[in-house]
Amino acid sequence: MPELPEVETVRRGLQPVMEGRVIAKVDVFRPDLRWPFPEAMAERLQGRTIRALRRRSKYILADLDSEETLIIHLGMSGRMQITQSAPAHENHPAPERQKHDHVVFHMLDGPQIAFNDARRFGAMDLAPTARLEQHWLIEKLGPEPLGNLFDETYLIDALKKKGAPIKTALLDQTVVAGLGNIYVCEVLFRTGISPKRKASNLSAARVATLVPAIRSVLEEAIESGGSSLQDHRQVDGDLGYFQHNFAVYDRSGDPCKSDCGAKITRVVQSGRSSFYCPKCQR
DNA sequence: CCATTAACCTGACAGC
DNA sequence: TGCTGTCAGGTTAATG
Repeated sequence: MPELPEVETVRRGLQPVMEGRVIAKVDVFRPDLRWPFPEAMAERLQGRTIRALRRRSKYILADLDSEETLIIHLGMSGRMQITQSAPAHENHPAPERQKHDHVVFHMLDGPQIAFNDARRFGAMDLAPTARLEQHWLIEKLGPEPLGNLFDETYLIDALKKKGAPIKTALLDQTVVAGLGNIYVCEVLFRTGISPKRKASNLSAARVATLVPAIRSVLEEAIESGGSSLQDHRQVDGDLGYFQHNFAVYDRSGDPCKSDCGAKITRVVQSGRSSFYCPKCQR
């Protein structure tokens, strides 16, 4: 489920139970996810206080009082599930380990948080907080789409150099960091731009419309996620929210929501599905 | 250098 | 029911 809004929703859900709190114990049930876990990960986490829980692009960052930061990526199927809201005792038995729970964080006098990831495309690493921007997973990321460095001037310049279709260019995390397949499709629909259009051929004026569209799509999605946080924390994190608002994603064959009479079409670009309205998007 | 494709892994679902 | 094929929110390594 994770593009930027989903990761932000997870971060906000975890913040009250992790930020400012002590990690009492960490269970690590396998040696790796996408890559091996860092050396002695459990030991380096245990006893540490989480000073802040931040996000960069699709990465969750937990700054520790050891001057290290835990980097977490959810991949395609990763979830952070709060499995217990109070310390375990006889009337409150410890939760059972679910299938694909790979790492469990036990917070001091608090809940447990299980990292669950069926496909194991997720990742965790530890890096010095002061040099996080130089970490190999972080250093090539483009600007945050909701941050100040992302604006019309920047995007016009970045797309000028891209011979790829605009759909592919917006998925490129070095152009802008955090968009995924769903939100790129939605953004292109809102701006009336065909996913097949070459990025470098778009007029500056059309590129400029992408910036506020990207911001509003992401903000609306985060807003929707926020409203289901309560459920997310109590139940299973897999609650849908923003998908009810999709204009094009996963709607192939359905009528375009602009009532233009055309049907949403699916094409494959760079091995991934693009959904768009062939009439509204040119 | 750039752009496209295959690969990583499991699960859900459609069709037979 | 169970098999087979396809597809999935991401990103990297390999290939052209």
